[in-house]
Amino acid sequence: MASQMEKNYNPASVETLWYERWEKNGYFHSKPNPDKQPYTIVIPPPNITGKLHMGHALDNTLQDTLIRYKRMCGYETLWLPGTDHASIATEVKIVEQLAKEGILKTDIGREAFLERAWQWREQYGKTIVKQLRKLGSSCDWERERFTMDEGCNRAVTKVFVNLYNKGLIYRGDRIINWCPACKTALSDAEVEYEEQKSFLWHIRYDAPDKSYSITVATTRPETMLGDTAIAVHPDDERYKSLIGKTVVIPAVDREIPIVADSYCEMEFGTGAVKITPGHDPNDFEVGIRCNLPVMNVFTADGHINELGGRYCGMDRFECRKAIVDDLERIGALVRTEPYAHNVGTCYRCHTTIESIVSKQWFVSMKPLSVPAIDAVRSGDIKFVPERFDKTYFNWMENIRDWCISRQLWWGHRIPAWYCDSCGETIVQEKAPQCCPKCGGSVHQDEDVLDTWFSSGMWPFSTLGYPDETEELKYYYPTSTLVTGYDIIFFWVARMIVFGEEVMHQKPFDTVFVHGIVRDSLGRKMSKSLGNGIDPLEVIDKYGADSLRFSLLTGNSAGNDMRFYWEKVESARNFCNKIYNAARFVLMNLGDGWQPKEVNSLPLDLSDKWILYRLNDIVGQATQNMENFELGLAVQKVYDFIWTEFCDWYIEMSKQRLYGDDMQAKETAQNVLVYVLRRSMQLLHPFMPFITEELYQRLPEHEETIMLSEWPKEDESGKYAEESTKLEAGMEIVRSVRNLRAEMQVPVSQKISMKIVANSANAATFESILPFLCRLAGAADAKVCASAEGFDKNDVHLVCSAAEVYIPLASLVDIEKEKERVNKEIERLNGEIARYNGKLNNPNFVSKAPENVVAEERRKLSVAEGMMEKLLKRKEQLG
RNA sequence: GGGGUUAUAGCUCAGCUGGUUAGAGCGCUACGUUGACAUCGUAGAGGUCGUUGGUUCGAUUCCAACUAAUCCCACCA
Repeated sequence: MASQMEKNYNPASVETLWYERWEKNGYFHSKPNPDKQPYTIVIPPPNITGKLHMGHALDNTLQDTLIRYKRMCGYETLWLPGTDHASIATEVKIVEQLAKEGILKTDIGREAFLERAWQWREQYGKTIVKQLRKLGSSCDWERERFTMDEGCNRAVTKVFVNLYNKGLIYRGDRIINWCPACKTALSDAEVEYEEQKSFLWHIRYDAPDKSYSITVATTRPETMLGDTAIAVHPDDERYKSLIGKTVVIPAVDREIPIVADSYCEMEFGTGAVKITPGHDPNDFEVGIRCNLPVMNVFTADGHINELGGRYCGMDRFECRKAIVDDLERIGALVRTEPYAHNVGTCYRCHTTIESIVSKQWFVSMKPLSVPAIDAVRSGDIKFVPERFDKTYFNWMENIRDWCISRQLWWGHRIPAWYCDSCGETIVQEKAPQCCPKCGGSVHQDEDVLDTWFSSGMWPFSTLGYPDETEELKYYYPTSTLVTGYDIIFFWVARMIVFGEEVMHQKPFDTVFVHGIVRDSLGRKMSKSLGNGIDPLEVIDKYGADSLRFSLLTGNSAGNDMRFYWEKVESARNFCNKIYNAARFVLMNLGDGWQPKEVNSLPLDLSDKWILYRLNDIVGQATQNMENFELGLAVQKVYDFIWTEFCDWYIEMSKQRLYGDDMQAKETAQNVLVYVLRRSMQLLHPFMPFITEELYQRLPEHEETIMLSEWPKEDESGKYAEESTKLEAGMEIVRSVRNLRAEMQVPVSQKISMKIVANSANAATFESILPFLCRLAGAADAKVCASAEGFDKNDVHLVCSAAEVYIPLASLVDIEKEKERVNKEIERLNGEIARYNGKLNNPNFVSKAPENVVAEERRKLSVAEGMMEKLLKRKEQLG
């Protein structure tokens, strides 16, 4: 086996082999199993752009790690993938592509457009699935369903109709966010604000007869075309006399009234504000209160419409410039001051959004939010880390109605029909033949639903709702939702709302929230910055295991992390370390080697120690996994494998492996194999490929490591005492190595050691003498009961359980040795003083828990014992 | 304006319910190819755990204030 192994680990071939084999063998498929408990994860879908990015990689790594862990713990696990939720982006992408082909979206019509869209969906869906497989994803893509599939479509339609019948969905004229590039309405959550530098223009509106005037400040002069009033504060003495009078909009020449409304702040700007109910949410409210007409002056793509008079046809920003020029020319522009303000942009295409009044569909969120808030408040649904519930409450409690209609073609059609003759609105699941009121012909609403409306239903729509399927009964509510904090509002909140409303049950137990992967400078990865790192490139260079490891380790839940190539490289080094450790174990087994039950063998101290340590790590890692502390779990396993298993146990085992004692050799072989197998299992959720590969090479393995059992704590805990004894030996090794480095004694120069210990410890050291020699670079060593008769020029090391004499007189400068001893005394003095400080404090002794006090006493006595010996040594040296 | 997060070694970050000699990776220094591994080993240097108070026998850890970064939400034209 081992002879076929290359010197270094090559992830590329191993990973390809395994993701293909896993898929072929159908290991990912799962179905309801009454003998097992379900563990279900809802995941975001592959992206239609066909580009795997770091966000996906992180999401998927965390999800896959949890799934693999749970699966090894005996759960029936299910991934619940949804469809492409980036519907606006999707449509924009398709439109872009069509434009490249010289086709306008409208040219080909809705049917042909959707057909093309599905081709894309298919093509890129497959691409991305392949990419996720490379990453190690064990998602069961066979059962992938899209929300636009018939099944999910039914769920969405049914929920819509039910909510409509309950009065929780309504249609009306409201001011909404409009993206002129996507040409669709957007919800509040889909608007992102960014600060832009602009100007505050002060503009004078004159009376029709020029007998008085009023000056307002605005950042958006182009909306003057839609002004229907000027507002002042009712208590503002400056303007009191003007209320009720009219002024003329400069450059537009339309007469509008001056109204009073307390929305207007006296202190800001000139204390007067122009009111454009058609293009500003606040002005819209003022308009309702003051009964003002609403004027929409923009076209769908952000140009000025026919109401804009001579500005008609201009782009909105072009128009702004033109109007400012005109105002300046006619002397209406009083002042221009630089001004920075927040501008709303489309979260998908970052075009500046426009507020317009338009007839759209809305969901009344207030009543729906109540049970959704309750679900989290009562602890029914838990956020990990907990702090995100604050974000959630904050948003939920201030929620406003949700605009769900989108003027797109890609998405679920709204199940509403209008009568062509009487205008009746019909909302139902099946298309009506004719108007039930007048029998006239009907047409369906042209709009589609916000993609988050349907995405919010994944936890049940993908399981077969509204049918009461086996799957729905078994897997709902799902277990864990893993996602980035950036979509808590978009997705998580909506899933909770719909879960409670539709299923009368939470959609999942836990929301495991992670941060964003940033570049090494801490910037968000973005296309415009060009700082994005392609996970596939990382995989090609270092392997998926390395990428996964570097995404999992060294950061805590919910915090952003930075991407460093160095980090991936060190993960790759770890892979190589494991690989070589396995290679070492395998090459020392010999042909036809058969494993034996480890506990039936005559274990020595080092065996008991490593078993004890392994057992400890199993307990800790399991606890960490249960608490979603994946980074801590993997860190502990990493440390165990590298430090304790490789650096210490393997080194210690060499003595027996290369020796003549066949019994001892066999024991060492078995313990090596046992610990290595357990280590691979512990590591498997985090690094699936290399662990599967090495596990498969070990004698006695199951078909796949991913279906093997997660290690459990066993009776190895009883080796605590032996473990402590061995660690005393390790302390000796470390001291000697330290000394060698300090005294610059090369490894090639063998030394001889005399270990002085009391009778209890002497037996221990006697039994591990061979490996003490090996690791400390000693040619010979012996254990003695007392220091009588030693050369006073020997170097003298003081450890907690022993003293070590090393004859190095010819090499070592006495002055240097004195210096070393003094340094050691100084260090111990500090320690002793600290312990005494605590123990002499009566409050500490009386109030601190007993075990803490006892531990301090123990440490003090160890330090004092060492000090005594050191002082004697110092005296010797003179 | 409201809410959150972060501040620990040169860099990037861990540190779970208060008691550790405060850790890791990378980087740095010295030595080293000893029969798994130089994608390695051994040893080492480097931190008054942002500042100031408080609670406590004891605070990097809990509380408050402050300072500095950063994010989210709401936004006055």
